Amino acid sequence: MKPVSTRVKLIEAAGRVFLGEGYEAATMDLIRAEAGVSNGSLYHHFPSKALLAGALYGSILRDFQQSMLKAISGNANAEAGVRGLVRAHVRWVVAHPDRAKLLHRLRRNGDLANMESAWTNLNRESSGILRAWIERMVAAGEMRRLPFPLWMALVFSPAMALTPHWIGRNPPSVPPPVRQALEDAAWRAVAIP
Amino acid sequence: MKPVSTRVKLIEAAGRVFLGEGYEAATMDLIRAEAGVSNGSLYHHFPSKALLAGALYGSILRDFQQSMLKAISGNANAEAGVRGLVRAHVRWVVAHPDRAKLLHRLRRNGDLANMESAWTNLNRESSGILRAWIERMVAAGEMRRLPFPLWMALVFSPAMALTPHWIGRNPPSVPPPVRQALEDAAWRAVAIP
Amino acid sequence: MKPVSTRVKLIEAAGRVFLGEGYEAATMDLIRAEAGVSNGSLYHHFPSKALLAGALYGSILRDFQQSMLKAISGNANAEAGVRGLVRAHVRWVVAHPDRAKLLHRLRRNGDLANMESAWTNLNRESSGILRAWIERMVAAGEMRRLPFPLWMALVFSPAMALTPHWIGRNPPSVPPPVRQALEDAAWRAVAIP
Amino acid sequence: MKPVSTRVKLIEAAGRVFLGEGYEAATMDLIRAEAGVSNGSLYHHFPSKALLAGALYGSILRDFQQSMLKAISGNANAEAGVRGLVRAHVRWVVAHPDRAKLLHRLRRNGDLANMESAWTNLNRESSGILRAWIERMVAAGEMRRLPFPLWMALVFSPAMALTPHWIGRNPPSVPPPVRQALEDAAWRAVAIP
DNA sequence: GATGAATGAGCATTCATTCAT
DNA sequence: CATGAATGAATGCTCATTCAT
Repeated sequence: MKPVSTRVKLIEAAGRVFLGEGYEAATMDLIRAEAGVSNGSLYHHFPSKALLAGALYGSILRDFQQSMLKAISGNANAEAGVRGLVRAHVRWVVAHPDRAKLLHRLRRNGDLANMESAWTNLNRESSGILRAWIERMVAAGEMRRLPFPLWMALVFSPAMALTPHWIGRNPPSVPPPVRQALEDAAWRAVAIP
Repeated sequence: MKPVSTRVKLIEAAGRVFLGEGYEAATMDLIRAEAGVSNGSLYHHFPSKALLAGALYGSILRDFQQSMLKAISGNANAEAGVRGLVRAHVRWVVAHPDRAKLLHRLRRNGDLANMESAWTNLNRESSGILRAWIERMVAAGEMRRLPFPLWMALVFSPAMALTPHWIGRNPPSVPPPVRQALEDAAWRAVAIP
Repeated sequence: MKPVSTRVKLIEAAGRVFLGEGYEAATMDLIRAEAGVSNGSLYHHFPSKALLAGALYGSILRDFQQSMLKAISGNANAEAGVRGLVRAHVRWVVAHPDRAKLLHRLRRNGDLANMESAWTNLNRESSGILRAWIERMVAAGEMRRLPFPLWMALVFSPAMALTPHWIGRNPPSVPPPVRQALEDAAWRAVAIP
Repeated sequence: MKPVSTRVKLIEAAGRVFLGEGYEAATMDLIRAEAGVSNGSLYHHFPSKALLAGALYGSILRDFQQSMLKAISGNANAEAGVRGLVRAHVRWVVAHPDRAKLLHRLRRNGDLANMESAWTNLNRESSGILRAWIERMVAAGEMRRLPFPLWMALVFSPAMALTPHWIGRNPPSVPPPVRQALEDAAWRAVAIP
């Protein structure tokens, strides 16, 4: 029955406010009020808005990336891995629409981009694992050799582009045929022709 | 040799400033100064920042969409059409990196989203033409029947996702193999299996 | 079937806008739009906001004062005159609630106060007639001799203070007993004790 | 010797500036400078101009109403009460010409009118006490039964209407015969005929 | 760790008015 | 008489951040 720490209250409040208002329109005071915390406390825990957004972004990103990586852990098969990644993406988005939206919202944010912090390394580490897996599959002759950014764009971007559609539904959902088409397209795009 | 209208000066100045500073950081006064125009004139022509951004966005969007639609005009062949669309997209981005960046920047902007204006209809009309072309190809048995948003995501989103990469180069460029891979992936994704 | 002159359109539009928004909040542009007139025309006819307000105020004041003075024209009797003035006041307010409101609104207005114009003289002339009538009644021994401002306050201010109440009703009206009480009070206040 | 709180400094400065410039012309920056306070502090204490004006108005109104109510506290006699109210009104105005002017100035202010705040209740409570006293006098057969707004208008409005005259003098003063006439008129207006 | 008063640079927007055509 | 583009000073208010207690 331990009390929710101020830090956590703030991160959660930030999530709600960023979600409802967008990054720029979300003022520190709005977040402060939503968290029910004093101004001094807010700045004691997060000395700047960027740091607060970074903490929020990092916590969501960690969750997302773990779901992704699970899809390829211990998978010897390229096709199953690629399809698994797409499926994991779709499922995570539908299961956590708010977090998915936040990830989108906060992604292209100047403040965040210039910050050296935990999640930068997080990203690097996570994509390192993915790169290694791809390299293994390519070496095994199961996938085409493609530049990494191109590989990512081919596999993930269609699903990412549709995310707002899915989230807009109530409840959020993805029609099975759509998911199937996305999996097929992803696999065909990176499979040996 | 007629003088450039104040309105045009403002739209062009807005483009330069939005590009250099981003939407939020681009103050009306910066734009005003860049255009060499008085504050009153600025607000005489564009009563709000959103309206100015909307006018700029609309003018770029019109240009972009015309380039896209040219790729399918008079094309009886589905594969050539799809590949042409991807190629047109890639080329337009490389030819107009600034406009491409602006399109990205301004796209998801709350202020714009709530605005009823010319470019809303513009978008509708343009996508109407595309939809009709797709329908024709599907009816002719040359393409799979897919929900329109899914079709768009499969064909365009990988190229869109890579746009920042290409624009970052100096000069902006797309390696031919990458373009080829994008075309192939797009066509395979919507072709009859 | 002569067309309504721009000047008149502007005065009427100003009345509507001042009524709806108040003097300060009524912008020249709002009035211009309400009148369906160009900015240039507006300033051609009324070179300043104060002048426009003054013209409006003057036209209403003239109407009001004529109604008041009718009540004492040719009246030899002090009591009938005083009661008539109160009754005329009440009736005019109920008959022209909008004008009554405007008279209230525009009365205490710095811009107007500092303006030498037609209605200043109008006011002087009108109150001159009233003063003369009072003097006659006093000389005839039918009324107490009181300072003019005090006389005015005793006779008119209660009715003026209640004006907003009456105007607030739909339709505007004054209960007969209330009017009676106002008449009685006015007369008792200035009658020889 | 505790330091004057910023809040109080602001209210007092607002009083001086509203007095000198009028509500509309009194800019927040003028008030800020007069109080010797930072812009941030000003808006920390009063998030809007209307709120600041409301606080000022409330503090003056409280003072005024207490003076009024003292005039009828413990008074068994209707005539003495009514005369006392008029006298108290006159005296308060002469004793506090600045506050009286502010009360007039701020009274009919759209911004204030729409505000739910302390002084709304203040007004309600204070007039409640007055209503109860009137009711007692009426029940005792010492005063006519009149609608409350009419009673207020008959008793107070002549004095209120003359307030600007008195304040305009240097020093502010009310000739005794005038005060006497106002008392007489007020009492006659509400006395049993 | 917590509190809330204090800071001050900055911003979008308003508006009466002028002027060239 | 009419038009509408041009002007620029002014204003209320925001907001991330600091600091004394």
